[in-house]
Amino acid sequence: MRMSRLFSKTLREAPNGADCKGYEYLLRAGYIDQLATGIFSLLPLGFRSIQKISSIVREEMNALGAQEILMPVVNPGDLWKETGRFYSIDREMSRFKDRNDRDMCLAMTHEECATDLGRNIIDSYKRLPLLVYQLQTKWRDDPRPRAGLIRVREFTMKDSYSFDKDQEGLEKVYKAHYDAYFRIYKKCGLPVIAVGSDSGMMGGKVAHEYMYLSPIGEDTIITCPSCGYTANRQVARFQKDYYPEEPKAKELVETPNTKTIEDLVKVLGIPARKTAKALFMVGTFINDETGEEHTKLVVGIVRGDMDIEENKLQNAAKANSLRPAHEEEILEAGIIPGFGSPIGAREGTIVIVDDSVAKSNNLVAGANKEGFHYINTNFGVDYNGTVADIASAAQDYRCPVCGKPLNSSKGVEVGNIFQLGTRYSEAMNCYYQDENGARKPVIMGSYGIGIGRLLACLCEEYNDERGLMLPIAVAPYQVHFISLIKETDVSERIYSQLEAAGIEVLFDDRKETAGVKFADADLIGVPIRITLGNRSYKDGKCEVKLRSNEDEVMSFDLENLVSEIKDLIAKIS
RNA sequence: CGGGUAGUAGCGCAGGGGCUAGCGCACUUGGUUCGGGACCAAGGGGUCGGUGGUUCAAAUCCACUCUGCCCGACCA
Repeated sequence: MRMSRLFSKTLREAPNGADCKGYEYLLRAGYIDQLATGIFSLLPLGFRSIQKISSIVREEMNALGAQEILMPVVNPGDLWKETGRFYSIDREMSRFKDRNDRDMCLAMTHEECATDLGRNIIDSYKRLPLLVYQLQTKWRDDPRPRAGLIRVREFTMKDSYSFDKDQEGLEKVYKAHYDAYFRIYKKCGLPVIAVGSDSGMMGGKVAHEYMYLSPIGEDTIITCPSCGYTANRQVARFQKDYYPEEPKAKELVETPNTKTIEDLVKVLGIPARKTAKALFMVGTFINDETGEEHTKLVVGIVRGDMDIEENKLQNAAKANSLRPAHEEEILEAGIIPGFGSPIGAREGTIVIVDDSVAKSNNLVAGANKEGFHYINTNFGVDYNGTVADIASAAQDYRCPVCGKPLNSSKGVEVGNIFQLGTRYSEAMNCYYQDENGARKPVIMGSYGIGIGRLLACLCEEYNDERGLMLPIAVAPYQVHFISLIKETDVSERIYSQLEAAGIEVLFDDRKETAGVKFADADLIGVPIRITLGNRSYKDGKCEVKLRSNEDEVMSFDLENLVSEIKDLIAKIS
């Protein structure tokens, strides 16, 4: 490709709003162009990188025996009503009516569609297992897109769906994906870790996420450096310490101006672990069958030395969503904010108590009276509720497996795998007949990789102060050929030779100064740079550099340039 | 959806009731340069996000609205 013809241009300055390096360079180098919030065009350079990533993904999926298909973006609402997700998914899924006033939606994932295909095709155990995948556009109307391609509304996702006759088969294909995903990221050059995760709206039990650890990440990952335990903080467990004592009767004490645990600790002269911390949320509960929804106040109680993990609280409350309660909503339930507790709260309030509180005695809790707390409150005596683990794991907490201190870091989710089980097959009547003629639900799994997000992470990982430096496996071109000599016939000939040899070459044929060409080459970050200038041309040579190591300049004979470049490509691939 | 912030040329920005709306980069033409973002000269490009209002006069003041970005809520 000739730079003079390339459908993009480089920018000297970063467009306003490009807050992280990778995103800034993707824009400045002309890989992508933003159309609206969370909606981007892929320009030729970006599209080529995406194609390279896609073919790596296809290679690995095909190796698993997965068959590529393409499912529709537009789905009938009725299909999604079968699983209840037409109603339970919030405005993140866009819905509309067709001309006949039928409910339609833009599929943000394809479990429903895949299950529908499954039930049409699978009749007998003899057909199982089956595995399909697609690379397809997803529209998810995220309330807060950010950081360029990291979090967008429209994106390409590789999603695969497995159909098995039993759990054993599911576990096998799940493990196959688990390993294949690591190979995919390795081939692309992205360091990732797999962590145990929440299954969220997908349902199902076992799930893993692939995380690229980076400060720009939005997820918090808990890892144990000693034994290797890893989990998303949303589900991460940890060992809690207990301090058993004999339960006493509760007692009202005056505690003016103590709205926080910190204040209480100061005024009463007790450790934070002797207090109960309450978080007030409003949960939305949706009936999957009818779509009717109602809200309830959800009170989470955790011991004062810990924090509440809202995702765990939402799961324990079985709510579709949670948001912080307004002051009026708290008051309505008979609770005084700042001095609040479930003691004396109105019927119908959902109380979720962390096991740390359930197993501790004589905690200080709000008295639901301005300026007063109770000391010596006890779960089961003074109030009741559902006991669950709703505490948030944090740095230096103890590993649930080995007890050593945990680490907390930020990460970007670049892939996920779910064991769905029979959640979809039962809801959608996707059954097969087994060897004995018994009718059984197909066991399913689903597996996703965000292609554009993967590119965005690679650009975060591979850049320097001058621009991108993507690995050759995912770079848009293998070679950037800069000609600085006047003899255009010579550079044209070299360009044709490289192209003819099947080398992917970006040829800077523009009438620009050397500085401009070098700066643009650095920005675009093609791995191998050939410079043909007067310095070496007179000796029949050209200079070759790697973008990743600009200090080392190699000198290649023009005579056998093609074969030398081929060797170099092979060496760094 | 809440809080913040911004919208003036392709990009980055200045101007803040008054006369022809400016600067840098980018772009066009001519010339000189020619190995790390060259120089000189001459040019082209704007309904100042939109609508309504105040005023003799609005890019500038007011109201509403749209859009982008950041933080939160939310989310794979």
